[in-house]
Amino acid sequence: MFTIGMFSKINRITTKTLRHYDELGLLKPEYIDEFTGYRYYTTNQLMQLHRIITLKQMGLSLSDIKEILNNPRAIDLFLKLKEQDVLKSIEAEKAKLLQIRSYLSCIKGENPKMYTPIIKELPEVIVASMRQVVEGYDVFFDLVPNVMGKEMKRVGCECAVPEYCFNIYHDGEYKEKDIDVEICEAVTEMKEDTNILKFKKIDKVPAAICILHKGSYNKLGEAYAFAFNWIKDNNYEVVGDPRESFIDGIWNKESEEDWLTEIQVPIRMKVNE
Amino acid sequence: MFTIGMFSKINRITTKTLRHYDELGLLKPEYIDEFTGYRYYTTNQLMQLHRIITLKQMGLSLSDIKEILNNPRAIDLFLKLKEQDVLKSIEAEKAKLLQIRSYLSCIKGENPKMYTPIIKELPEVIVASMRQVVEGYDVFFDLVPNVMGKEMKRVGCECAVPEYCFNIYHDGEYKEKDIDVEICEAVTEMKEDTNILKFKKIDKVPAAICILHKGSYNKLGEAYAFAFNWIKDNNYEVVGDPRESFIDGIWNKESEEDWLTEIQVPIRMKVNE
DNA sequence: ATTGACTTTAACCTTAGGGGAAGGTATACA
DNA sequence: TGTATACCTTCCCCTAAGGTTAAAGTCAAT
Repeated sequence: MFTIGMFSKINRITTKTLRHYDELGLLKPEYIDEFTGYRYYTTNQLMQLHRIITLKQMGLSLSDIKEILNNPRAIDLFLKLKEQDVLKSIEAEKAKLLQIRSYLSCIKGENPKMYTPIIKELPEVIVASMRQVVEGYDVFFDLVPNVMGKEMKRVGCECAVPEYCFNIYHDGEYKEKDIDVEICEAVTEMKEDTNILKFKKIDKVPAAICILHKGSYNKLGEAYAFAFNWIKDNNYEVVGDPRESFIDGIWNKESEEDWLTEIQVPIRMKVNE
Repeated sequence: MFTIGMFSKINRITTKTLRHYDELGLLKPEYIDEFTGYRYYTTNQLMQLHRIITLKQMGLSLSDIKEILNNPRAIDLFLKLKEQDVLKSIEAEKAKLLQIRSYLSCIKGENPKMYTPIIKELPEVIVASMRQVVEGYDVFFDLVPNVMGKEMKRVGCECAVPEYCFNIYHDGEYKEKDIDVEICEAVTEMKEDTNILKFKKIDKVPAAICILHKGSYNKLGEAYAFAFNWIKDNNYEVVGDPRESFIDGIWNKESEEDWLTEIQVPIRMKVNE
């Protein structure tokens, strides 16, 4: 018969933990004094405790362990599930590591501008889109409000809330002139296509790296470069057309310095090793 | 101006999280209505939120992130510490994985007897020890009480509590006869060495794999075999003499089936990779 | 004016115990 | 027999990062 303190010393485990296991019904003492409430353990509990600790070292939760103790045949199932969990968490930790190192190497370099890449999901969305080859970037300032905006109003379609307006560039490379661009605006419902506007539903993107760019559009190239480097460094690959989402611009901010744009590149973790 | 719901949709983050960050002083809304308490965000908060999410994706805690936001020069330090953390947790997850797989392969085999290996620390201890070459295992039943026990009583040394009595085998291999064994018993203080008893302090062992063996001693070999296999499978190496700790035996249990012995092998994670 | 969508605070929940307080108990010692 | 000390009990609050209701107040449209 050991008191809880002795038993804890023998097993290098705290009394608090033993009480906790008692409370959870995981490991009951051999005998509890009826009047004092003192817990008394014997070597009979040693085996059970070893079993609990083994399973805990494998990363199982106490409730899983309890189920296993009640139904030992389930251990296979639990361990196989846990194996997958552990594999996933190794991947997750490795991704963190890459991200940290990519950041550290970036601030070590002379690069003064730091971007803050985040991974998020892009929800399914219905868009009104207009694809065209335009002469240069300046054309947008006229094209979007005067052509696209008016046509949308004409066919009576409403912008979604929150507003979501983005460009997709269909040229494989960066161009200054004759840019093949698709301007998309999220709307509440599909309408009949017109000569100018095409409607389509764009599927949810499970993961996209998103980086915010503040300032005029002529520096967007740097942001793209950063994004693609980040994707390479962090072992991702591009799985869809990059979007350039307009948050603040000439329509609501006077100073170019306040313009805000988000680049969104659909990605997927590379599966190679 | 966005309400909290809008802002949460834009950023694919819950309102609860935004409120939480507000509470923590991590991300304050641009403006809070004095009378209704409504929070209103603007695009000014987007940058800050991106920064927070970036750091969170690297695994930093919100309190670390808060410190970084208050003192951006500290980011290097935090990230370097976090890098070490992440490396450690990758190692820990890999160890779990090995342990799970070792267990799974073991129950898949025909091995009916499952041991439950646990890793624990062995504390520093003062022992009275007696080293001898004995003819066979049976000798212990006489040797320990009648020679060692009596000598200990003669020199007046007290056993430690909890009791801790173990053997160390000094033969490199398993032997049935002429076994070079050191019998150790934890005591409360050092005494003068005698012809029979030698006193020494044994250092703490940071990690030992411990497995319980129930039953008579002639099956201990299997337990050892299991232990050494486990060590190999789980990428550990032996860094000290194995101990055989006697918990229940002939002195307190009549039936051999109830005898309980713990094998403790000092180990260290292998550093290769 | 009413409805429905949205917001507020507040309180409790999650893991695996840690820390401490208030009070009862066991045992050695005087 | 009394007491000092070590040990035990239950009870309550705490962790991190929010999730999940609930009650009540607010906004915008009908």
